[in-house]
Amino acid sequence: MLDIKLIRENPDFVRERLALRGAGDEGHITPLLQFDEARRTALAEVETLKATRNRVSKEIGALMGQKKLAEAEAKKQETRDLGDKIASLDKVAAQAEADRDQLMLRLPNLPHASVVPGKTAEDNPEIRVHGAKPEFAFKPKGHVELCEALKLVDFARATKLSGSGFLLYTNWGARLERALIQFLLDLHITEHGYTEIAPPLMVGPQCLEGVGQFPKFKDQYYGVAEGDDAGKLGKLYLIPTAETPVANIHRDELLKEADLPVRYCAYTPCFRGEAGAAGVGTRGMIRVHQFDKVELIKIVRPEQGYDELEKMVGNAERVLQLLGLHYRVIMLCTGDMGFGSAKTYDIEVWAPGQGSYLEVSSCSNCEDFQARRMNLRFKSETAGNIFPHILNGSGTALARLFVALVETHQQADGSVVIPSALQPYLKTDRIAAAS
RNA sequence: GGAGAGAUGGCUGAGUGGUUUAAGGCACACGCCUGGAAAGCGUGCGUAGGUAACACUACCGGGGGUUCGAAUCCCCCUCUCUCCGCCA
Repeated sequence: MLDIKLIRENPDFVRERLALRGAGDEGHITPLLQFDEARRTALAEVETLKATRNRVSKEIGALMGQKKLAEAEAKKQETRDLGDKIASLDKVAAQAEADRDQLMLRLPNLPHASVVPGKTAEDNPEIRVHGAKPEFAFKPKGHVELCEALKLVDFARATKLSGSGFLLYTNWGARLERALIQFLLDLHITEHGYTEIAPPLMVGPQCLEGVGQFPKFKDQYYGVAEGDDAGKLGKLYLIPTAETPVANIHRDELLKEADLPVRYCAYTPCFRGEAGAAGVGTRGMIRVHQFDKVELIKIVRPEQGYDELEKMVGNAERVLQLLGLHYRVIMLCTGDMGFGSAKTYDIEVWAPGQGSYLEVSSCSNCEDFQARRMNLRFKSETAGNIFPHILNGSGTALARLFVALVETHQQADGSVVIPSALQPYLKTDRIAAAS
């Protein structure tokens, strides 16, 4: 959520920054300010009435104490209809506030000044490249062919169980997936200073609202019900990313400045409806309804936000470096960024069998946008209570990392060589057809 | 699922209709004291809106009601704890 004061005092600045996203949100500022003004007008009026009521009530109390009952009764009569006026004006103010907040929740974050203006992914600048595309003396296979030959993933049976977009890892495929998860967690926890978290996989709607997935993108997520009695419980949702539960851990809290920075790392499966994406990259493991991910979350003082973002990208890059993968880092332009983000870097790993780069990490600084939505603050020793910056980044997404790994390290004989950093976890240096 | 007890500021904890603008304590900040510190003493200190600054308004788990007036009385809901039942 944006700061209402910023919108009031600097509407043109806000319109300009919103326009850079190219989604037309700047048009909501004028009606939003009208609701805000209506609310403030009603509030000023009703507060005057309440002040009167409070004063007279106090006088009545004093008169009763002095046993001047007749005078007290007269005063009661005098203020009897005040309550009705107050109640109706309160409703006016509440309605205006609800209208205003409805719009507030649907406004995306403002892009940071350092973000390159642009409309689509085509406009995303490349920031840096690590390594080079590997060269093969043979025609590299795609991951689907490799996985089927090595029996790492049973695509057909996964579809039988759950429909398209689900994966059934088998034998060495399942072991490789588990080894990668363990490797990623250990790396971030022991070398990058994160604290491990294992959160719930189902959360209430407030969590999705807190990070900006609700109300605007409600159709993207899986809701779950308990038995046939769905209406009784508040509805729960399968998390689309560990960001949803983990970023909300300190919702409605007032942290101490000494508690910061908070750095959390969590492995979870992620569930996504991928509505509207049917037929786009649906073959194989690139776009699925359920995948594993190790997520990084930071809560930091605002002045540290962008330093911490750079470090977070570095933490994710380290994964790919240790696994011997070629990748590039790009910055998302203003038109391509997610709803809550002020600045985002994507890391794309090279998949030789696909002949393309795959997004395996997205690292964002949401500044105080999410903190406002979830009312998370910290007590500054010098400047009162402050909304911290909240950052999230994948470190990294698993199914696509799996793809890049098997496609990059495939051999002429059809086997896959395991990078040395991963060998202690998988307990083999190679996966071959007969093994 | 059944029965009972609870939910008050960063924490703790009083408060059962009217000087409560939420007591006291802890923590925190500043000062006195001290060679320095601790202890002690003094002052300040909830959140949000509002104002140039005051004033003022709201907030005692959430929502509704009674009343001139509600932390306090009534109703509904949520959550926590204890016991029982069920259960990996």
